[in-house]
Amino acid sequence: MLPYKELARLDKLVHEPARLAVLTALSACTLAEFLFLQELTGLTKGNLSSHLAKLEKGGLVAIDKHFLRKKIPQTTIRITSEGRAAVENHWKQLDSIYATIQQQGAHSDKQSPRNGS
Amino acid sequence: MLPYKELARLDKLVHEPARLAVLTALSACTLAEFLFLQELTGLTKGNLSSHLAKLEKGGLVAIDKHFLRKKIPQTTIRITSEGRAAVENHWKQLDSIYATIQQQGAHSDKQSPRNGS
DNA sequence: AATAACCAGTTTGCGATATAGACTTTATTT
DNA sequence: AAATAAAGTCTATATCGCAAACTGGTTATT
Repeated sequence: MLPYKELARLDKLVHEPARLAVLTALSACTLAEFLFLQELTGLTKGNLSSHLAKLEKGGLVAIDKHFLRKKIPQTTIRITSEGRAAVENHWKQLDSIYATIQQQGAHSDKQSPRNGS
Repeated sequence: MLPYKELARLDKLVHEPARLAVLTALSACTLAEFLFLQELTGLTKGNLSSHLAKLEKGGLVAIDKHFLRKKIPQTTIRITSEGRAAVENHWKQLDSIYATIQQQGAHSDKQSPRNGS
């Protein structure tokens, strides 16, 4: 498949910047607390919460809530094996496409991007 | 800046898959016709048209229309120097972030993604 | 005790977005 | 003449990303 077609078809659940940041951060650790993830990514609480819900719905993360104190929640998030595969595959796809387009070089003909395959 | 924070702040005008495909394709050639771009990316005409409008508005592409026949347009698209810089920089950012997270390795501690700087 | 401030996270409303089918006007084919 | 196709834009729709408002609690202050 043409790299451009492949690009246009990237999985948006993973590709969206905020979620790509979350998944990438989570793939670098075993477990993360909500506040820690918020700090790592710079997202607002509302934003992070929405994105985590989307990722959980997509099966890419698992969310646990427990209560260390009476009723104060503490939410921890893990990436699932499906999520880990998805984000690693995503980065590999991007890397592969980038390598392909770099082989084409800067000089190019009118309306004729070369395929570096 | 933490790579995750940088990820979450990626420029969405460029990062959106359809537009990343368009800009990347255009950076590999001097000029492209609308239909050719449509073929390269696999987008529908309506979709491609909307994305091109957005890119033009953002100054990343220039669109020319001429009429080979009476009133049937023939649209050609060029990437601007600003657009070329934007998409190249975008790919470099992704590549750099990817290299950074790869240095962290697969093994990681609970809630402690290491920074590979 | 009453009140205020803070906490961790969710919910909500809003403006923006991506998408493809409908549309326009002309050319080509039957 | 009628039917179909062309090149691209316009439009309606569903979904999205976002942060402020909210919730149900705890802690701090008066």
